[in-house]
Order: sequence, then structure tokens, then C-alpha cells
Amino acid sequence: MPELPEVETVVRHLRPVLVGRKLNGITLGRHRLRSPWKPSWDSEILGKTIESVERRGKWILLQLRKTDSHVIVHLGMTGRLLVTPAKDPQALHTHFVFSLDQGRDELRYHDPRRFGSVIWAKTHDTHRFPQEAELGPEPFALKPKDFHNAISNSSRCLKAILLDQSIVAGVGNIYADESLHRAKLLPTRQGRNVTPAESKKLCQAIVAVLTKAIERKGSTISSFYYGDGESGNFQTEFNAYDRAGESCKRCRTPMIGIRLAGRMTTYCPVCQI
DNA sequence: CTGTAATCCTGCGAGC
DNA sequence: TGCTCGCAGGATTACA
Repeated sequence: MPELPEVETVVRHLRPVLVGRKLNGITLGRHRLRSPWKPSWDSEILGKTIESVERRGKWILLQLRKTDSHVIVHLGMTGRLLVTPAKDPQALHTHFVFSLDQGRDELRYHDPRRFGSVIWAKTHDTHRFPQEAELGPEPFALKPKDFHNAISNSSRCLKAILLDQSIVAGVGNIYADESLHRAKLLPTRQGRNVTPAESKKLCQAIVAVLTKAIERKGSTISSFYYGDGESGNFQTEFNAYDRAGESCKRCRTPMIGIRLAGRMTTYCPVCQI
């Protein structure tokens, strides 16, 4: 579900309703997430006000005012972060409830598969949360020359490269396939065989695809919703993802589906080279 | 350094 | 209709 455009959609939706609000309570669900919340973190966040809501790659950062720390959320595959009136019934698989201000509203984290995480971290010299140390540049700040340098000695295929968050942050399976199709590059191409011109084209394609997807408020495949159950619309504009067997929208050739880098991968065998 | 597979989970659709 | 099976947008780890 949530890759960069979906996370950005959530962040843009949450920002106006969360900034300036105080975290006055925390209740944990019965089941632990991928990385467990440490009890000692309670006192770090209680009584603190949310200064800003930002995105980095697929991570959501809630900066805590007058501290050098954040609550950081990763939505995994099925995570949802939403502000709800406290009187609303709690959905099954709600793992975190933060009471806001006087308790009329709550910030809830909901995640059936529990692949996501909610953590607290102090800012380090070089990163705001531990995982940021391994994170590559934002796609919109990615310089084609740097991208090319990063992949030009690699024997890995482009699909694996795009899914690698340390090369570029925020691209997942859907947008990797969409970007490669737009750039007319095969997902199986090795990094070392990509020319500088092709690297540039791919970087531009990533930006174009993500920009359009953000405009459409992300893609809703089965479970991505933001805010009050609103869905994204980009799934109607897929040119590659999940189109195996269907004809390429550019050249009418039947699209091929293979498993690559452990992921379902779809491409056109004719116009992607 | 690579790729592959397994792993953490629930939900959903396909197929019988 | 009800069952089982396989697969799913992510990230990490172990192993060949």
C-alpha cells in the first residue's frame, strides 16, 4: 500500500490537524509491532506538542516542540495513521492510541499485518531517526549524476536498485514498475549497463510518476485510505503495475509478468529496452 | 557484493 | 456457500 505518494498524502492530510496539538496520553494494543515501543519513551512524549509533520522516504515524522526528538511512523504494508474523535469505536488491529489535548480526539495507529512501526528517537548529528542514516536522497532531490554513480558499477538489476531505499528513498514496487515503463527501461537491466542518458531519463521518470501519483492522492489497491476513509485515484492510471497479460498502453504488446528482486514485476518486452 | 528465500502478519480473491 | 491456497504495496535477516 504505502509508498512515497501514499505517505505524502497521509502527511498532507494530517499536518493541519496535528500541528500544535499536545500528546497527553498513550495506550498500546496487546500485540507488538516490528520494533517494539519502549516504555521509557512514554515520558519523552507525554505533554509534548507536535511542532511539525514531515515525510522522509516512506517514514512519517512528528517533530516534538522544544525537543530534538520525533515520533516516527512507518506504515509497512497496511498501516493507517488517523485522527479520530475519542468516542468513535476503535477498529480491530488498533495498536497505538495517543490522546490529544483534552482527550476529545485521538491519534490512532491501525495495522492489520503489523509490518509497520511506531518509534521515538532523538535527533543524531547526521540523522533524525536511526533508519535515516541508511536512507538515500528524496527522489525530487536526486541528481541524475549521483544516481548514475551509485549504480554504474552494480550488477544488480534496475528493479532491485529502485527498491533499495539507500539509493533513492520512497520508491516501492508499484512506482518502480511505473517509472521503468515511463523511462522505457527493462527492470532486468543491470545498473552497470545503464548509460548516463538513461539514468537521467529514469530519474526524470521517477519524479514525473511520483508527482502525478501525489496529485491523485496515491493509489488505493485494496487497503490504502487516508483521513476519513478517502481513497487515492492513481490506480486507474497504472501503465505497468499489475497489467501482466494486458496490452501495453504505448505499443499494444502484451505485458510480461515476472518475479524479480522478490517482487511481482510487470513490463513491456518491446518498448522497454 | 549478489540474489534468493524466509520471516513477521491478516485479508482477500481465485478456484474447487 | 464454504473451504483451502497463494499472494499482497515493506524491510530485515540468514544463507548460498
